[in-house]
Amino acid sequence: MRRLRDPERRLQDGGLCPVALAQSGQARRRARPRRPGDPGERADPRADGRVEAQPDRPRFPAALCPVGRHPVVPGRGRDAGGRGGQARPSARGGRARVDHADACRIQAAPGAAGCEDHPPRLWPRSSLSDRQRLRRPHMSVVVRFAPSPTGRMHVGNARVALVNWLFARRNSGSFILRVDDTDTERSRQEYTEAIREDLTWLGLLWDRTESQSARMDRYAAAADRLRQAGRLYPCYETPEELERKRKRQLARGQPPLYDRAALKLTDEEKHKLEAEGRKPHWRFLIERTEIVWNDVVHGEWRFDGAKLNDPVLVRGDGQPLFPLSSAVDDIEMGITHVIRGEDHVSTTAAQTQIAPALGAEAPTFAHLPLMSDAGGQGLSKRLGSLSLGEMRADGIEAMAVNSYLARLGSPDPIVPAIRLDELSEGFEVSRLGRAGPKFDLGELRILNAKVLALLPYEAVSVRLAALGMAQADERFWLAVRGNLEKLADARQWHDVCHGEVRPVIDDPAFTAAAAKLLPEEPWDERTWSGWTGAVKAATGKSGKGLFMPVRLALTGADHGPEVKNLLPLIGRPRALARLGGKTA
RNA sequence: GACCCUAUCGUCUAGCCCGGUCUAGGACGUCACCCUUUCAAGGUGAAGACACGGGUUCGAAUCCCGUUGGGGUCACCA
Repeated sequence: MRRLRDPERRLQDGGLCPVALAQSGQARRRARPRRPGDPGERADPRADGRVEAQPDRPRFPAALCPVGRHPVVPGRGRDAGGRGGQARPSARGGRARVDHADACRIQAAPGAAGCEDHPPRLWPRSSLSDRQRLRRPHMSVVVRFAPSPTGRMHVGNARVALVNWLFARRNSGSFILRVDDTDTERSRQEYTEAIREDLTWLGLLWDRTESQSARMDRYAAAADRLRQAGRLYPCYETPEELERKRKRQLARGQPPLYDRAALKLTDEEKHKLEAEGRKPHWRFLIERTEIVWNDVVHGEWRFDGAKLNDPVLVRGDGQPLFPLSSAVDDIEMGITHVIRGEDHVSTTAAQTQIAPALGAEAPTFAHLPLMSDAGGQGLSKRLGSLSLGEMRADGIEAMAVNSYLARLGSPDPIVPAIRLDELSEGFEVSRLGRAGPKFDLGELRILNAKVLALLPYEAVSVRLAALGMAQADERFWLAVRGNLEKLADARQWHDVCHGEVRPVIDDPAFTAAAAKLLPEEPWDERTWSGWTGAVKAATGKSGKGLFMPVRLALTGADHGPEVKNLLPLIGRPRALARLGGKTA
């Protein structure tokens, strides 16, 4: 399966952003998206449209501002005023995205606090958060995650789904799960199920689900409209012929663009070809002008329409293709923000023309940079351990994945969260960087342990029981959760408390002495200090010399949860036996 | 091959637009020390980066030129 592309593999977020301009070659020049206010933006009508302002603070535009570097105010700033910014191109990395401004540095840099220090620099900052910008009266946010059921989800897809979900949640919008199953040859029901299962596991529940295979008539109708508008033309080349043309172009060092030979066909020629049994496939006539849109994560993105291939929208067998179905659905489902992977930019370029050709405005786009694995390899090339299914089987908590993915690539620190709302709370698509981050499983595992340490008993009781830990009650969980890498690791401690353990004893005389001093039950957390205090007085041992032998005898291990908490769970009979060297 | 995107500590990044306040800041991880009657947690501290080469400049992470690395796209896939 190839990557699942999420449907679009990446998402976009919405931001409202503005249109930007493009950058050209070097990235550096790219300005980040500017926010709407920038003069430049206006270039794209689309953008303006979307952004609406609120009554009081009308223009986003102004608001958007660029961000600059300015220290931010302590909190995030949203100051109100926006200032109109000018577009400020950012520099190389372009980091200047607008948004940023707002949030700017949460992790405030030390000095930063200082805004005060630098009073003079009032850099314009954008004052509105993504969400605030979105608060337009008539447009509520609608996003979608559109995977094609041709494989299992991996972390790259999960990131796109999560970003869309968080964006919707943060803006009180809705999140649609749209199964991109127009490719009947590769789509499989089992993958649709697997995707639902993975999303459910992550907790990314959808407000609505749609299936493209059920909307074929809509795509056919849209194709008719495009034909009538003269934007969709029939082509009769066979795949082999096209392949030959491409090879020839490549050999000459030319870009492999379709030559539009079909446009020159006369009606007779077409009839003749059809008489031979050829079925035409249909291409969208791209207008060869400059295409510009303001990408929420990227800033202005420019694309030379002359370098865009006329995309095939309908196959010879009548099946609609992704660029069409996706554009139609985004329009008809009222998608306001398309948040997808950067591997979709060329599709976006085409869609910015398809939507208008269909009489609609294109949504706001946000293209997330593609993640790579720890070695820097593209994720699409090797799933394996980075598939959600495997992670789950490996004991990774869904919230560990969410916590990691929600902050990766942003300047905000990655901290363990046990609820999705903790993540949506300050989430801004525009804070995501434009460079592709590496997904490090090692970091995930560390986060996983931290998430486990925060989970309340209710969150794991059923799973503990399913794992065979019948006597794992709340007291047990609270005692051990801080010492687990994976939930299943609790089993070792469950055995210590309720099962059998082979004690490790180096100094029988010492443990025997300690056993004699073991108090009568009932026991609680205080039992430990009272008992060890007595042992210390009687044997003269203290510190590690006192503690470690007892721990080894009682648990059979030299590390683990505090014995203070384990002791009451172990109980006197077992403790006595183990101190005496007996497996119990 | 063409085109596009991207490039700061091991990792995620701040800074870059408006050159000096950067002996480059934070977080995670790592190491050390402290604390704790173990481990962990916590506290303190340390090590750790401007991809490379030119240029401009009194001064460049920041500007210019070039190179290199990584990723992506060039399907009757999505």
